[in-house]
Amino acid sequence: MTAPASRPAPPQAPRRPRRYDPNRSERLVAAAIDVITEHGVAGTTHRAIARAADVPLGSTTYHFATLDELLTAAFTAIADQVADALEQRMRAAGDAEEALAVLAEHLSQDLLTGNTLLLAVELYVAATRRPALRAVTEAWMQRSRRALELHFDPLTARELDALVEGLVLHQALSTDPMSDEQLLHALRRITR
Amino acid sequence: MTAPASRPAPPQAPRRPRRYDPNRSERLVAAAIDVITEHGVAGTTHRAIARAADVPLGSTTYHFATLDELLTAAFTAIADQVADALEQRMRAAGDAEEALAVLAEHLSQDLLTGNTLLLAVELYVAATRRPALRAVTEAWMQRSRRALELHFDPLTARELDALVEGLVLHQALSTDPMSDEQLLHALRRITR
Amino acid sequence: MTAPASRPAPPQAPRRPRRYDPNRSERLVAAAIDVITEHGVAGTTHRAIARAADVPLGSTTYHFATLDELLTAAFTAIADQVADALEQRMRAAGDAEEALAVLAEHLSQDLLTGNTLLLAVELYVAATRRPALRAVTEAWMQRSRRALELHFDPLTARELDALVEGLVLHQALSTDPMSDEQLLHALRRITR
Amino acid sequence: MTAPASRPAPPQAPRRPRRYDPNRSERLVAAAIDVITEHGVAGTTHRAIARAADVPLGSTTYHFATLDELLTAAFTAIADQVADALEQRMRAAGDAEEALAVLAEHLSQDLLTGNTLLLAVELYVAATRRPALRAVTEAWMQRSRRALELHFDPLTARELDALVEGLVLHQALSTDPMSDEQLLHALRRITR
DNA sequence: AATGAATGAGTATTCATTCAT
DNA sequence: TATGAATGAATACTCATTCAT
Repeated sequence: MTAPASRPAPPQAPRRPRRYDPNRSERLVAAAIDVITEHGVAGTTHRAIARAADVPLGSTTYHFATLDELLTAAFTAIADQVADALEQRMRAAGDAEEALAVLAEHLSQDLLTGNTLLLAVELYVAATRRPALRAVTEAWMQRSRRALELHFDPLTARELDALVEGLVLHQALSTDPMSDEQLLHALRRITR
Repeated sequence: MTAPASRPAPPQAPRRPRRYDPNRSERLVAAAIDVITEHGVAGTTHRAIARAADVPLGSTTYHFATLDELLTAAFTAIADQVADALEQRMRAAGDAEEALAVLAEHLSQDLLTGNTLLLAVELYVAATRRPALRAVTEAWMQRSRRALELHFDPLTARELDALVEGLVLHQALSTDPMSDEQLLHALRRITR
Repeated sequence: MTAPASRPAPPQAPRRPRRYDPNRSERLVAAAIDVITEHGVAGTTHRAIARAADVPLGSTTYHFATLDELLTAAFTAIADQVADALEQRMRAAGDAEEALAVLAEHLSQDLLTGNTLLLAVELYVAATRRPALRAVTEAWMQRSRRALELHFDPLTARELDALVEGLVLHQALSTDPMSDEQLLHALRRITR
Repeated sequence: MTAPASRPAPPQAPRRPRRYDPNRSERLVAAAIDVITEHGVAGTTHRAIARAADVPLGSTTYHFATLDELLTAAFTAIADQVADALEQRMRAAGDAEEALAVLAEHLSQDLLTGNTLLLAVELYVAATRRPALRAVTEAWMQRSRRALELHFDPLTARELDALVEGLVLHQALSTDPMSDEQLLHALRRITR
């Protein structure tokens, strides 16, 4: 009886005659990463991913049977990418001193730049409740430690890794983050 | 003849003739903490909290206008409690060396025991998207740092704090966590 | 780019300011029975029931946590109703001969009239996969048999019951159904 | 660097290099029967059938334009098989008395053994809403009646048929089913 | 002051069917 | 001739929040 005041324009998408689209899976993974970055794992839904990838909703579940599967694929991609970067840097370092400098670079370039660190924290929490993601974090940790062990003894490698984690987390949350020098200083300290 | 003979259980819990119930707010906050612990922030709903507190659903929104408000109250309670503990320990320490030992204790007793650390990580992530929670984490960090500065210079305090964070996170996720001695070793190292 | 040719009128319901509505549960059960009758269990969805009861979708799951619960309530209501009718008839019969006549009446009036028989068959099939419904059919059978045993020995009661079942099913599916006399004839035969 | 290292399992089954496969239609029908048996008509989907037949999804709609067509083929196969069996038995019987014994055999061997009876009930219900299936049930009934009329007058044949139906249904649902002797007893009774 | 009922928006997932290759 | 990919509609269910009593 009370007529609706204003009817919003229908969200009729601009006709998408798309049909053939190879590597749509990859696009979906990329879109998932974007969505996690912007809305967190909690805000990552099939719908949001489909919108970000500009594909119909049904497409997401066609390529990845469950949302968990898609999240796992996304975080695996991220972890692999970061672990690759660290390995490469470590292999390029000549000695322990250089390794430290290179690690600081990794921290500020690979982890603190972009949204990697944010994604890492999201992964940590998500992994708490999801075994599949748990495996991803463990593999990532392993690779990081191995890379550090190219230049440090296992004990130091482990401590370094933990410190890096903490520094990253603090930077993520702090209102006045540390400078690169401060970061390096912290790393140097823990290695004697 | 028409009336269904047996009706299914009512959606709400049986008969709850409760009426007068002071400090129901406190009970709700406690229940919220339990729920966050068990299901994560993502799984924390009015319904789950009401069930955990054994109060009617309507009661949750009566005492806390919104879910965010309830979450904030819960995390504030946790942060205050942990910060209190650290302050007390730090005040009890005679010198820097003792302070380190006491910090290791804080780590293993206050943070790694129980679910505090798990809750802390949940808070970190939740804070990323919720300004209200962001304020909680910042206040917590401030208090931690101040407490550490009772025995360490600001720079060291900061690094220590970050290391603690990282160690806590690693312990949370690692399949083979560090011993108390290893933790202390790491802390000692960073303070020279 | 290709503008949608015709936009159908939005299905904007005529503003339902309904709020207070006691015995909505009962209305939902009744609506469920209607929907099962018209579309079968397979076509019975929350949406269809909500539409039939003229209540919002969310209301169905508020009153009955799952669709199974609602189906169970619906079939229980039907079974109770039919069993009540048979019991009443049997109690009113003076001797076995009268009981047979009365049973024929039950068959043609209570079971074949309306959609009861259709509903019964739906129940049978649904019960195959749903334990909760299985209990409903068993209780119904028990009551029917007890009612028949007021006038017949257990063996005959059982055979009568089976015959009734078969007759009902055949009537449901046959293009040229039996007359009332034919039905009575069949019943009489099996009791000697 | 951007490509995800490991992709999840593809939605379709592994690598199926099948190509030439005569009588795939038959395999599909057989698979459909299996699926109906296990999950009911309601749970019978293209996907489930494709999985059961170990053929690609597209194959199901290639050989049978629609799911209804596939269901019809499946139920026709079953009905034909059971009707064949009854006809053969009836033709082998010398007189009415033998025919009854043979009918009891049909009941316990052809209908109650295996899943035939379950399938029959599924068919009954499905037929209520699907004209195509309705035709299948009618043809089946006709053939049964004709077979019985080899030894009984039309009226008796009809009543026998109904009783068989009812007995089958009861056996299907009862927790304590009748013995073969009880079944025969019931059949004998209705034929005087 | 308290709460059971109500509701609209949103969630993951399933699926019949279509179609490009 | 076959089939993997694609898609739009539908499904059961959840939930924050509102509100009448």
